[in-house]
Amino acid sequence: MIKKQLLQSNEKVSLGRPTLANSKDIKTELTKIAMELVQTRGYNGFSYQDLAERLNIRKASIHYYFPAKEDLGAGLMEVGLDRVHDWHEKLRSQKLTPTEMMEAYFDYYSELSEDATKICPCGALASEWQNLPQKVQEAYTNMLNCHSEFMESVIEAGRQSGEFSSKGTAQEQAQFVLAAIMGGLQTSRAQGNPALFGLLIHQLWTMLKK
Amino acid sequence: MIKKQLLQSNEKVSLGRPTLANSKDIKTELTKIAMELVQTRGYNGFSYQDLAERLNIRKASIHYYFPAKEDLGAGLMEVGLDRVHDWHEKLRSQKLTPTEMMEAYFDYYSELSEDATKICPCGALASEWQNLPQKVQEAYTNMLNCHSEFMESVIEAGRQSGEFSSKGTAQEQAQFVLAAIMGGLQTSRAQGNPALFGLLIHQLWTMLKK
DNA sequence: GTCTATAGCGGGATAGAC
DNA sequence: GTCTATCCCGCTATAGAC
Repeated sequence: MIKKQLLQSNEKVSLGRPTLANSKDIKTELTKIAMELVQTRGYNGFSYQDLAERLNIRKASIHYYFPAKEDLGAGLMEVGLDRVHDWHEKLRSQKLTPTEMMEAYFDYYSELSEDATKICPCGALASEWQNLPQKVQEAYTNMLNCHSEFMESVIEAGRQSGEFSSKGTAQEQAQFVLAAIMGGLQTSRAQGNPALFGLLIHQLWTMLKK
Repeated sequence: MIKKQLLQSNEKVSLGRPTLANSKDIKTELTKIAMELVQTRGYNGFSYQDLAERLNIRKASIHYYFPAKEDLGAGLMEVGLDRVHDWHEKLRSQKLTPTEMMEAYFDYYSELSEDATKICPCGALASEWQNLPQKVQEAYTNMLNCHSEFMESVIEAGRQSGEFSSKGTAQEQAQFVLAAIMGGLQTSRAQGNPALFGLLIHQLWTMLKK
C-alpha cells in the first residue's frame, strides 16, 4: 500500500494536482480506458481501482461520473454503438463500393488483431453475457444488431452489383462474417498468433467474392 | 443468510447427510457442474459457493478436491481435452467420411446452441483469456489446438476424397470453421435466437462443399 | 468535482475439530 | 472427507469534508 502511494506521487506531473484535473472531459478519458480494459480483460476483469490508477485519481471520484459499474458498462456499449453507427454513415457518405466497405471492416479488425492483447468489444462481453446487468445486455445487443444490419446491407448491395457471390442468403452470410471475425479475434489471441486472423480474412474473401 | 441456511436444510434428502456423500466420485460431479457454470457464466462468473450450493456441501470441502480455483479451471480444460480427444478417436474408428465427421461436429454444436444459455468451453474462456491463471491458459490452448488439428485433418481428407472445395488452404478453412462456430454460439446466444446458429452452419456447408 | 474513510459484501483460501 | 469458523483480500458503493 505504501509502495503504491509512492508510485502515484512519482507519476504525478509537476503540479500538485492530478494530470487530468484540467481535462475538459474526464468522462471521455474514463470511457476510453475502460474500453481498453474491457477489450483486454472482460467486464468482470477490471475494477474501478484499475481505472483510478490509470487516471491517477481516487476510485470514489469515478462514481461521480458513473454511479454504478453497470452505468459504465452500458455507457461503453452506447459509445460503441454511436461509434459504429458514425462509422457506417461515413462509409456510406464516401460512396464506397460494397467491396471497399467490406475491406474497411476487415482492415479495422485486422489491425485490432495485431495487438495480441485486445479483442473486439462484442467478443469481450460475449462469454460473460449471462452475468451482465440487464442495462449492459441491452446496450450490447443494440451494438451487435447494428453490426448485423449494416453487414447484411453491404452484402445485399454487393450481390446486386455482382461483386459478391450469392451462395446462401445475405442474412446467413452476414451472421457468418461477424461470427467469424469475433471468434477469429479470440482464437488468434489465445493461440498467440495474430497471423491466424489474416488467414481467416483471406478465407472470408474467398467465400464472399465471385 | 438465515434464508439460505433454511433453504439448504430443506433441500437435504431424508438422510442427515448430503445427497452426494455416498457418491463414488464427487470430483466428477464437481467437474460436471463447474463445466456447466463456465459455459453459462465464464470462469470469473462462478464461485466455490455456487458449486457448494448445487452439490449441497460446504465450500471448504471443494478445496479438498481442487485446492485452488486455478486447479479447478485447469482440470476442466484437461477433462475437456480428453473428451475431445476421445471423441476424435471414436469418429476415426467409425471410419466416417470427412463429410460425416464434419456433420458430427456441426450436430454437436447445433445441439449446444439450442440451449440458449451455454456456449462452448473454448468460447467461454476466450474473453477472459488474459486474466486466466497460467495453468488454465495452457490447458485451454491445448484444447483449442486439439480442435484445430483435427479439423484441419478432416478438411484435408475431404479435399483428397473430392468432397470438399479446395478454396484456400486447409489450415485457413479449419481456422475459419472453428472461429465461426465459436463466434456463432456467442452471437446467437446474445441475440436470443438459436436459429441464427443454424443459418451459420448452413453457410458453412455452402462454403465447404464442392 | 475530488478527496478520505469506511461500510458491507462476497470472493478464495486455511486451520483444525470431527 | 466434510464440517465450522475464520482470515484476508478486493470489490462496489456511500457519506461527508473540502
